[in-house]
Formats: sequence, structure tokens, C-alpha cells
Amino acid sequence: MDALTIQEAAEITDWSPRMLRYIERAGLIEPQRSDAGYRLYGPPELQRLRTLRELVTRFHIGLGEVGFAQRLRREDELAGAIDAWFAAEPRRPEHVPAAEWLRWEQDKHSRLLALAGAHRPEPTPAATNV
Amino acid sequence: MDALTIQEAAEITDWSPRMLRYIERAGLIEPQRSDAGYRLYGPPELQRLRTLRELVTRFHIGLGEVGFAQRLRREDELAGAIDAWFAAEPRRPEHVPAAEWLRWEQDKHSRLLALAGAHRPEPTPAATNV
DNA sequence: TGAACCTTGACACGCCCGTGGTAAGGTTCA
DNA sequence: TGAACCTTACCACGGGCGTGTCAAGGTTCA
Repeated sequence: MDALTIQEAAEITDWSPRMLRYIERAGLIEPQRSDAGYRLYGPPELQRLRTLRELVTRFHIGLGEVGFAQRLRREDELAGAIDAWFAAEPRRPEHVPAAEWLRWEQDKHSRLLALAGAHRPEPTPAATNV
Repeated sequence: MDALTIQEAAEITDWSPRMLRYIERAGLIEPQRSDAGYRLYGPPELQRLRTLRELVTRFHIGLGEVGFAQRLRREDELAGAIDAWFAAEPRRPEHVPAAEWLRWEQDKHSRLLALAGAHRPEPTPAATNV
């Protein structure tokens, strides 16, 4: 057999048993269980534990962030909404001098503002409205 | 003038001026500035503020999460590393209950509700060796 | 000019995250 | 059988997040 107990896995992956349980609770790495309920870490889990450590240290992110990335790839609706939000990002053309941009933008805005002012109704954007 | 000041923007987007500054510091929405340094919120910013609110409440995420999504689309290396990590996911059980995060999320609130629901963790089907 | 706004900075507070520890009890194995 | 491991559940604690409020000072405008 080549599955390790939580303590053994912790030792060779440089996490603590406590953190291995925490990681599992975050839904990131869920090892199999023995009949008695013991966590069993196989080579794939060990590898992922090591790379997870590298991920969080190298990019200075938390488990919450990795968990969120997981949500992003599991929940299409969430991913879509996020995409839409960033797609609406007001990008100011870099090549245009700030002053120019400002005047151009203000012109555009004054027109849009008139519309926005007249078009108040926004009861409850049912969904995906961006 | 067609851009709104922070207070006006706060009022019509249902945030507080405090939060508008906070959102800006999070790098999510950075309004232009007047010559005197006043924040100027134009229609695009106002729209994004509204949709940001919807995003956050509808999916129950924080500004930190949105900020992380921003990092993901700005830093290719990070996105690649995350992709790689999830690609290495051991697909033994082949299905993952998408309600995983939900359990995780509800867990925090459940403490406030003083719920007592202890149950024996169901041992996985004869895991054997991995 | 003065009220009403804006700026940044700081203190505060409650909740959540990452982590450790410990207790009470079940499992493994020499 | 007993030591050493495992399980879950709880307490603790420093730091960060989301938010409000206040202070000291600059800007706008009727």
C-alpha cells in the first residue's frame, strides 16, 4: 500500500496535519478515507500538496484565493458575471494624452449622463445584466 | 460638469463614500481626478459600481475575490500556475459536488445559529490502494 | 466670505483566515 | 494490552477585511 496517513503526509509535504484538514475543509484537496475514516494521502494528493504550497508562497495568495479560483471554474454563472464586469472596464486609451482623454471622455459622458438621468428604472436586474 | 463627486456617486450607487475610496484602493474602480484631486465618477464608473454591488451580493463574494479575479486576468503566470494546479486534480471520484463551497460557506454562519448536527462521516467506498 | 463639500490619515470594531493547541473518543499494531 | 496514531469539536490569537467616524486641511460656489 502506498497511501500515507495525515501525519506522514504532513511531514513530507511540509504542511501540518492541522493545515491538511483545513485544506480539505476548503475543498481543495480531499483525500480518500479508510474504512475507519482515516485520511489516506496517495501520490497525487502529495504532489498537489507540494504544488499548492509553491502556488501560495510564490504568488503570495491564500487558500481562500485558490478556493475562489476553484469556484470560478465550477460555477459558470459566476465566471460569466466576473467576465462581464471586467469587460465593462472603462479603459482609457493610453496613447491619448490625459488632457485630451479627459475632454473626450467628458464629452461622451455628458451625453450618456443625460440618458442615464432620464433612464432611471432599474428595479432588480434579474441577471447577467451588465 | 458631468462627472459626479464621491458623495453624489455614493448616493446613487448605494455605496458609502468610505467604500468608494476603499474600492479604489483595492484597484477595482479608479475614477479620474479633478485638478484639485477630487474624485470624478462618470457614467462608466457609476455603472460598474452598481454591477459590482450586484456581483458581490449575488455570489456572496468579497472585494478581495474580485481583486483576485483581476490579478488572474492581469498576471498570466499566476493564471497559468492555477490552471496547472487544477489540471493536476486527481479525478478519481470523477464527480465533485458543486455544493462543496456551500458547505464551507455555510459553516461559518452555522456557528452563529448554534446548530447541532453531528453525523458520522460516511466512509468512502473501499478505497484500497492508490 | 462661509457653508459645504473634498482630500488623506488615523482609531475602532467585529468578523473571518490561518494556525496552533487540547480534549474526548475510536483504530492500529507490536 | 498499551502506545501511538487517528477522528471531530472547541478555544485562542494575531492579522486582514469591511465599515464607520473623526481630525486637519484644501476647494467650490452662492
